[in-house]
Amino acid sequence: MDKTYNPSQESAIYDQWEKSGIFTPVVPKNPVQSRLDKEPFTIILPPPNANNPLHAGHALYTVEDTMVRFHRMLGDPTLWLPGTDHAGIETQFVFEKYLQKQGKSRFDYDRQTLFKMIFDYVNQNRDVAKNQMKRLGFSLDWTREKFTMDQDHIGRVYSVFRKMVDEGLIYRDEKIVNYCTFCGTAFSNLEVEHKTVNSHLWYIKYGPLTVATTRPETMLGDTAVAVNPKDQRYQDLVGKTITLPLVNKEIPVIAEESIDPEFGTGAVKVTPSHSPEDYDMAKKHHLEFIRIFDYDGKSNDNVPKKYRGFYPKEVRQMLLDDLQAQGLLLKTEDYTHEVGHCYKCGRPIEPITAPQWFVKIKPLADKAEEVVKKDEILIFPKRFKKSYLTWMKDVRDWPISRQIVWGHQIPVWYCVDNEPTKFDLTFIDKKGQTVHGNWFQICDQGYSYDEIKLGLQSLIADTAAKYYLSEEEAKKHGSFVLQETDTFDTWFSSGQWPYSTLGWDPEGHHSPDFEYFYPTTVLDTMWDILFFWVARMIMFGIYTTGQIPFKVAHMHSRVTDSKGQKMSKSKGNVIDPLTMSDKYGADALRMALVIGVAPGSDISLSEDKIRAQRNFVNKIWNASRFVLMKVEQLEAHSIDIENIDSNKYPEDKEITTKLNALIESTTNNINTYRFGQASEDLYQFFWKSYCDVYIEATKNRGVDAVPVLLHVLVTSLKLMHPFIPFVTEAVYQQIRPILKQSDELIASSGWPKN
RNA sequence: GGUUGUUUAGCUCAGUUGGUUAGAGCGCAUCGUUCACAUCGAUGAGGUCGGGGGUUCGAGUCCCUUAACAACCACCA
Repeated sequence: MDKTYNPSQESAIYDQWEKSGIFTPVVPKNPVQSRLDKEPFTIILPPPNANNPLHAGHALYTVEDTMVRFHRMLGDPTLWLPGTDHAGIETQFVFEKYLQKQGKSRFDYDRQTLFKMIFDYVNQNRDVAKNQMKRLGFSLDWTREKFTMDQDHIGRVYSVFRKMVDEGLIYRDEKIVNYCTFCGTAFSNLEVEHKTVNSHLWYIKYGPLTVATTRPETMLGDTAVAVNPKDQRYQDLVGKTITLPLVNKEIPVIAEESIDPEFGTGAVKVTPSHSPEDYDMAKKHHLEFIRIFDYDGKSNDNVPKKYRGFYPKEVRQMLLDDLQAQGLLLKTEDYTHEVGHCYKCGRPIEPITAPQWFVKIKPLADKAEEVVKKDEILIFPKRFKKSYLTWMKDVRDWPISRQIVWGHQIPVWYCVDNEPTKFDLTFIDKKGQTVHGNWFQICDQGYSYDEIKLGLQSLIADTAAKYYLSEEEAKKHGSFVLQETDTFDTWFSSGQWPYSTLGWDPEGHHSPDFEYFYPTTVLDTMWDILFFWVARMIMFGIYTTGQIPFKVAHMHSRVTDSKGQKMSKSKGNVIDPLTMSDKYGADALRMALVIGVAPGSDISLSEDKIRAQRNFVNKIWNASRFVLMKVEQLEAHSIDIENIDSNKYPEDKEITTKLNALIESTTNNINTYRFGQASEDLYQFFWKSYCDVYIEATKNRGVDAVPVLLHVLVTSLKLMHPFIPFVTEAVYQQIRPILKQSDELIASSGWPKN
């Protein structure tokens, strides 16, 4: 044996494991009955995004690997299923940056071409991530690897969509959505970041009254002014109309309870198409909706000519100038408030009415709330249970359509010729020109259906447009059929991941894998996607399969740098897991990520910490080297460590007593997700109790110390294996030949018992 | 605006059901190279466990209050 542990042998060890097939569980002939007899331990890997190599956060899959290896050693049938997520908007955003470097943009390509380009790009990355996971020792069953872009997954997502449409759980409506004009897509509330902005409150004279607003640019779309019904000042005006300045249009004054008389002037301008509150008000009072900003962010034909074709910021200034000139701008106050920004590009979100697909969330949320409330699904650490329940309680309908190409195209087809004015089409023609208009306008220019279909970029259908859930069905009703160009929110797809990866079948012909492994046991992920992903999986799981998708949702925390700061490229404080593995070994990195970390708290990682764990790994190596040296002094060919006498010497008794306590505490700690405590105890036991005290104590004894030395070593190797699989395996293979009874790999050997 | 979390040695953090002189890693000081390991060993310095109050025979651990920091949620002009 070398004088120090050499981590370069780790890849070879991984290959050995993979070839042995221990990562691949065998599904019994009668999965349903077998599951009742003995439930398997199953984890579906939270699929990493396909757009980037792994970062330190992914290295935390270590926690899952630890659980999986532990259960495998316990003898449980164990499955850890890998996969990758296409990560819709995330990936498209990364790809667009890449396009930008080449002087291109998404507008230069038709839908199909762009999709194909992203697909190729993503495929290059997928193998990188896979090899990285192997490098870190993750005992995943690669024979079952999945990708969210697999046809069978898409097929399942489509079938669930159709079922939800049929049952009225999905609807199409033109509502206020969070729209990013730069990214060109709508977002859910969760994807909006609220930032504090120093702005102004402008007081503008609206005929006989004055309104106070933070968004003067929307006044061109005002269709009412609202006041509190109890407000004495305005009682005479309620029910009457006033003239909207600059536009010179009559708009009503309405009474609305939610208006705070204390704020501003107590009179609020109402812009139903560009403000969520105003939208609700308008629905209630049957006001007119006038959308003045288009999806490209510019003002449209609904505003007076001089204001057309500008961005909100520009319109704002023009209006303020004009109001000032006419003496209608009475006052400007400093005002600080929260404004929604796009979580991807950081630009302000424009609330815009747009036709989108929505999930009616309440029926799903009610059940998802109940299972957690009743602890049928255990959320760990407990504090996340509370935030989950709070969120579930007043969750709003979920907009699931995204105006991007990278994702699952919504399986809905329109007959564009039947309702020619209801579709807003954009496509690139044969000459490479971008053409825009409705069906009539485009046909007038002489374009054919085939040319439009081939070059199609986007199709925006009126909410009243008739749609069909399959292409065949649509073709029965019209000859010019086009598919919806919106794609699903990624979480609509990944929310169905647990049952989809296991082979759930819409017709009920489920795969043996599904029957045996579903519901899964543990879902481990970072708390930042508790609502995005965990909550959606619970809702979908219950809705589609009638069962919860997993029994435990274990939330881990984020990896920070040595100062507790979030890692980011711009800060330059990222620690690359692969660089660290090459330098110090994967075991050292894994140990550094779990040791002494309290459940759910941030994990501060530093190279110093990894180096310290490398030293620990080396300590194991060298202690083993010492024991083997002692063994060589023996004449015996093999040693029986199953039946040892530890009562002869006090130090033997002491170490075996401690070892037995360690077996118990380690088992308990892993079972209760206290990995930080478990690894800490193992570290202390091995280095202090075993090496510094016990080994030293045996040095003045002869070979009669060997059986206990060996017994404690082998047992602690097994206990440490889930955390640091490589060194324990490497050492075990050195020791194995002299053991009387042994498994071929430590990875397949039994968990120690007292 | 609402909610949650954090505050323990110079640094990063453990400390589950309250119980003897409060722990680890790194860093620091002194010493030690005879054959497991200098990626090592021995010894040591260093903490009024954010502040205040309370419960208790006993509190870092439970309760109240306060301060600082962090994060999450949020359609008020």
